[in-house]
Amino acid sequence: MPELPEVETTCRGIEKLTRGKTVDHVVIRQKQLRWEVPSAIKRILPGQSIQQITRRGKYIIVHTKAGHLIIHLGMSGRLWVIDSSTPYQKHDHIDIQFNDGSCLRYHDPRRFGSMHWIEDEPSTHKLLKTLGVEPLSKQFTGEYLFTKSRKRQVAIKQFIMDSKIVVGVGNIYATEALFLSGIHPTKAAGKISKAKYELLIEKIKQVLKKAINAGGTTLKDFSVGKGKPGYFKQELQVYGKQGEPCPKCKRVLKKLVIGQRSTIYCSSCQR
DNA sequence: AGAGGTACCTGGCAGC
DNA sequence: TGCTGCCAGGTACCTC
Repeated sequence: MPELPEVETTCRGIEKLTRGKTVDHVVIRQKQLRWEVPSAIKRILPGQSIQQITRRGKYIIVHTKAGHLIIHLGMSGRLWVIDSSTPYQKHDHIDIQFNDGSCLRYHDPRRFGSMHWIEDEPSTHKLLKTLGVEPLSKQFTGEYLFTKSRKRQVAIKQFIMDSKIVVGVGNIYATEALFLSGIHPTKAAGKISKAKYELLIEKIKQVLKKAINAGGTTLKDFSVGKGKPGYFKQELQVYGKQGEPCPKCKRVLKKLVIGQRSTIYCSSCQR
């Protein structure tokens, strides 16, 4: 579930519900996520108050005076603010309990997510310092992609999913944006014109913004937990629709695998 | 430097 | 009903 729109929605939701609160204690039930969760947070976080929660790419950053907790949701992670008395369920790995009786709970069946602690400026963290531009920022332009892609042989789909180039464009939205732009997903990034890149940028931004708005409405109640994913499903044109007719030309949508990720496209509309 | 493959882990579902 | 195999929203890291 976590593509950028859901991370953004999660980030906004939990910030609203935790900003200014003071941590009482931290419970780690499963420390083995993608990397081991630093047990130091059990010692450091109690007594700290949440200054703000921000996002960089798909990383959620919880800011306190003592330092910053960097959270990634991986493929299946979720964060909820719930009442501390809510019984934990399977895959509820970490609780950050506040002294007002609420709790920030991390749930992640596949455990591809992660938590890191950094005292310094979060942008200096190894995982964050190599990240490319934000897709919804002014720096993300056709010119930028055009320049970065010269002489690159890599498929355009992998290129726009490369976090060193631009962060937060995952499999679903890469697939969708390429369809909307009429670009074949395997086309070499270095062979795409500046004009096509301008169009692609527009479509990536459009599709992300739409999904953020949709996510904002469906997942707004973070205190109840279990926000239903699938809010973006109605909006999707081609993702997950192999074998169905293309929404534009009605020819059958095809599937192929690029960089171990499945990709749906229309061989007629995307060249 | 760039390209390509591997690894981490569990759950859901199709097919038999 | 139960087993097997395949697929899934991510991305760091390794090798060539």
